[in-house]
Amino acid sequence: MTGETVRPLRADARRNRAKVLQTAYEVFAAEGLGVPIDEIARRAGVGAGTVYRHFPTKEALYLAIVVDRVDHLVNTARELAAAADPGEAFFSFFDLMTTAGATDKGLVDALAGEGFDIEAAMPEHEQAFKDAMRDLLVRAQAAGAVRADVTVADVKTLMVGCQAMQRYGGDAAPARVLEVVREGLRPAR
Amino acid sequence: MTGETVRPLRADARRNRAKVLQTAYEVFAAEGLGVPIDEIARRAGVGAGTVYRHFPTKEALYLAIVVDRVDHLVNTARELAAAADPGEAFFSFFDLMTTAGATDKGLVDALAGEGFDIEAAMPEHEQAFKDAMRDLLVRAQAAGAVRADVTVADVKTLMVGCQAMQRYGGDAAPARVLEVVREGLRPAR
DNA sequence: GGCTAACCGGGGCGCACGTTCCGTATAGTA
DNA sequence: TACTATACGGAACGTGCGCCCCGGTTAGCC
Repeated sequence: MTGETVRPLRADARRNRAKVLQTAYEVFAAEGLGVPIDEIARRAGVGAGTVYRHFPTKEALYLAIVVDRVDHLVNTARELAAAADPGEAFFSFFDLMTTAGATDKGLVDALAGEGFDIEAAMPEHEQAFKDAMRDLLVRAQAAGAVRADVTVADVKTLMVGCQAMQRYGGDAAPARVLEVVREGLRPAR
Repeated sequence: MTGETVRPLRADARRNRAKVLQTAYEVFAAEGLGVPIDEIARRAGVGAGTVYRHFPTKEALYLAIVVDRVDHLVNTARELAAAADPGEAFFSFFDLMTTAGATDKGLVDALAGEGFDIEAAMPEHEQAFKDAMRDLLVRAQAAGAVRADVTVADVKTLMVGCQAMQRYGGDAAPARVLEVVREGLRPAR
């Protein structure tokens, strides 16, 4: 299917690619997607041209980062599903996702911004993520730990909203705000 | 205190100011804060210079809109507090605020965006808003309709998050997502 | 109707940022 | 060591947008 054979990168090229990726990850997380490419290149100790040789576009660079993170999250979700009890597994994952909003500004930007259409750009990862989350959700629902009428899409939306709350929460107590949402996810009394 | 006397505007100036304000309100709500000033001027049927004569900065223009909206919301909150029963009043206002996220993209942008520091720019309106909301909240808490440990700041943060959910909710059912958060605000069982 | 201060339009400036280009440097190989 | 494909850096380009300026127009007043 992918007819092109990828020639192995030269050693310096591989090093620079990794440096750019790492730097971009840190900078985007700390300051959001507004940071210029030139700035990322500077901090990585390379020229702007080098960034563009490895990632044809700013969006492609961010996408590479996101794909990586999503894969990790999917793995974590699977481990949780296998190990913990259903309710605990679900809410552990929920906490993991919502806390990300407080530490990763780029993530919140991407969710809120017009610019990047993450889900459309990596359908297979998006699918894997949803599948892993569905697994966590249905188990938790079967165990009576989560109200039965919410869907995977609902939970995902709630996570996005909680990330936004974490990031732009002002004087609110993050723990209490998340607690409210978690409580709302429990079955009706 | 404000030593300057404000000379009354000429008739055409007043007309244009109103047109700009109205157009900006609609455009920002529909398309977000990314819309250029030139575009707003064009749609309002005036030159860009005219916009800047009335509002020295893009931020000032948006601020004028927000101040107006906040005042309305405060009035609504007060009416609700006087008329409905405490729980109903609180949740009516909560719905009102969260639904705004679905219809006003500019509002969500402003909450999420670095750019504008709304709260710092209009401290007295912000205060009035918080006071009105505190009134709704403490009454609802006293009536046992809302869990006792949440603060005004918490509720505000939850509203922001819900607005984001409405706007970027994907396939989720808006009604159910909001229902989850409302349920979480009820007292523990 | 005539006068003047107030107002208008839209072209233009400056800056920031994404992206490209090309002369130079270097890793890999014989 | 010499040769070449590959990669590097950063100057330069194009675009978009906030904001300013100024020659022309008009509302308000006598």
